[in-house]
Amino acid sequence: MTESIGARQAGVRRNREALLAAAAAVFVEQGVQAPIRDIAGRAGVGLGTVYRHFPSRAELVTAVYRHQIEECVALADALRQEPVAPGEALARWIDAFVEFLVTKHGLGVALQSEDPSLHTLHTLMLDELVPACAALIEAGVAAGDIDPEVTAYTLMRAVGNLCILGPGYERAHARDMVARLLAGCRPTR
Amino acid sequence: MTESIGARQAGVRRNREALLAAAAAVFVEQGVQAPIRDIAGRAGVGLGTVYRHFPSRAELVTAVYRHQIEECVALADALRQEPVAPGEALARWIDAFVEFLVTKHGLGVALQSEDPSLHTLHTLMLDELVPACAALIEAGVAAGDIDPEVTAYTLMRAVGNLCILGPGYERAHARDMVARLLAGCRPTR
Amino acid sequence: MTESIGARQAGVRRNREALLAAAAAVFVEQGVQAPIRDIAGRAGVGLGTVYRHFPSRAELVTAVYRHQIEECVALADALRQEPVAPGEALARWIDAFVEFLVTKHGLGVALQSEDPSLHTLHTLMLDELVPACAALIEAGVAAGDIDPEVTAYTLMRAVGNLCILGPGYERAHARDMVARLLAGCRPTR
Amino acid sequence: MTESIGARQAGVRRNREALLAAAAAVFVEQGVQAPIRDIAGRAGVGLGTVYRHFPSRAELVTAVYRHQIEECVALADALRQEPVAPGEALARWIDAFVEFLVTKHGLGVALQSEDPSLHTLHTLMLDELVPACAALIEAGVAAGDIDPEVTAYTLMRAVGNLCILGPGYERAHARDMVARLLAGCRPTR
DNA sequence: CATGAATGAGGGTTCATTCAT
DNA sequence: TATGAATGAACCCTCATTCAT
Repeated sequence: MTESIGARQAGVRRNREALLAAAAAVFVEQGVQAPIRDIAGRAGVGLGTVYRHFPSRAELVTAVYRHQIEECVALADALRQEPVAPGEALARWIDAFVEFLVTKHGLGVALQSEDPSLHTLHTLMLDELVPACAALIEAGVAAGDIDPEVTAYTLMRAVGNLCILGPGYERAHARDMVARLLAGCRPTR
Repeated sequence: MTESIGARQAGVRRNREALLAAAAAVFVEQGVQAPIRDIAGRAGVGLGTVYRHFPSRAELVTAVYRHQIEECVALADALRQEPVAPGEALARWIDAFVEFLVTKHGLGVALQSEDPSLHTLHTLMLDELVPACAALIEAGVAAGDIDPEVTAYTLMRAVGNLCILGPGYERAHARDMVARLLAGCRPTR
Repeated sequence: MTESIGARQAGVRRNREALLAAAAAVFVEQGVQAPIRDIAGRAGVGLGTVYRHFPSRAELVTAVYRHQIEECVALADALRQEPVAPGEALARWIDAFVEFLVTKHGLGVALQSEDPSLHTLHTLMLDELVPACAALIEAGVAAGDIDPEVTAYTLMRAVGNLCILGPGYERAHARDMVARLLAGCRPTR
Repeated sequence: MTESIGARQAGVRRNREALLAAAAAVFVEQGVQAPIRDIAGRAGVGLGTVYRHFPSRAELVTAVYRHQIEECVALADALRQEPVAPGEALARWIDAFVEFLVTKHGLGVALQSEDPSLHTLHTLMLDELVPACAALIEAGVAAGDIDPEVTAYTLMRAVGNLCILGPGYERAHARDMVARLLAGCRPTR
């Protein structure tokens, strides 16, 4: 009996995971506005199951990206402990963030969307990612590597935008542009 | 007779202009994918009138932005004639481009959209804007103000992306980020 | 003054004729349900002009075919005077009718349509063509060439239907089928 | 569990059947081009349900008529086994075909329509009905009852056309005309 | 009389969301 | 819990028809 409950719970969790994977894949192919039905189909579950696990599209989007966002936060913490120059730390972190953004393409668009249904994602970024980035920037400023005018939120939005890809503007281009933006964030004297 | 025909033509033109204005406004509020009905309603005309003037959404979008695009092109030509340092000329031009983008916000999104219906707009940019920008960059490279690696298309896409605004990331922020990106486009030695 | 009135009237008539020609052509290409605009465009006149001359689609359709219908009537009269066997006369007349129907293709469909807007056409056929045909049949019956059961209206409807062409069922097939139908209308003894 | 699934499946099937019945009725009244909404309304279901069951109009049309088409095919097979004269067999089969056509009136029009959306129906007829008819004709030709010039496809198109009814041209008339057409298909000597 | 711009009803189609099983 | 059938709002687009000039 206990076992069957455990088995059921495992099934539930498996469904949730399958949905997250399917959603991530579909978001890459069609963007975050893809039909829910496509995600259900890809995950091999019914439509109702999607709604049960993620009552709103926003919750699904958020869940899909939360893990990576948390990884980014963790990386920021780690980099702050390491004995690297603060400017270098920030650069590496931004690199990781870019990697995250261009891999899950579609997120760039999502992050800047004013669509209220994606508000949660926005909040998540504000609450988690911005402070992490801010700490790195602060250190960079203190070390004279970064212009004190630069704010974490603005920089991240900018980086997010630069990672919106399209035909003729691919990963490498985004990476290059981000690098130049960062270069432009050094203090002007 | 001529007068009445003139009056009719004036009415037609007024409608067309009203539609362009309405479309521009609606695009700002809802993006370029806004329902055609909304645009018709805002312009105070029937649905059919929109289709008469702009048989496809792409034509409407293009018409809305064509004027400003042409202004940008003209400005680039003018700046090349002026006795300013090439780097300065590019900076001023990019400023004007940013102004254009942040004013008609929604265009940033439109420019990077892969939606085939917006292909025309993309083409317009490719055919008109990119060469104009390329000429300025070339001059900047020759003068040693700009890194030869920088290409016009990539830079414009990047600037376009940086001009996708949102709450907490307003015009001023976009302007600042673009300025820093441009700073990062100076030759590294 | 009188002249200019004459000139105007001539212009009006010319428009009417152009419209009939255009409508005939468009009906052949697209059927009798073709957009009025297409007909106006083909005739080189404005939309309003079509509506002035032919307030309803039915009137236009009727006008287009009236001439040919009258020709058919005249032919029937002529054939009755000629010294041919009545059966032969009917056959020849049906031949002409078929020719008319398959040339103006789309009419077959129009003739059998229950669309109330085409009611006039139906009436025209009933009033003009049916009596003409009936006279020929009557003579044929009298001569023992035609089964007395056969009625003009039914036969004409049948012939009309057999002349609805389509891919794989072309003029020649229609002609052949009509000939066989006619053969089947001989008296059974 | 099995029961409730069974109940659901039954409901689905009932819906499907209701749709087929509604479509058949609406086709009779308005023709196969009737608005999908009307069919949905008549069946008492939502619009989406029609699209779920029959993604395209063609599929709905085909489904409506498929059963009868298959019956016709089966009848042809049966008649070939029976000890009747081939000419008689063909006549009986054509009778059944006519019955089918005049009952589902609207199909006559559908069968001759060039509308690409009805292509499937056409194909169905070509693939199923024509061979069935051809076999009967062949036997008739061999027995000297049928003119070898007659082809199945042409004959069926002709019969189909003759079964397009209208006011003043009802079932009985169609039946009579078809009989005469068939009579005209005997060998001419 | 002729013109053609404007209108808006009408019909197709998609998809988010609910809910009975 | 999971399923997926059903619903219907929302968009798209076409064209018949009117009417000011």
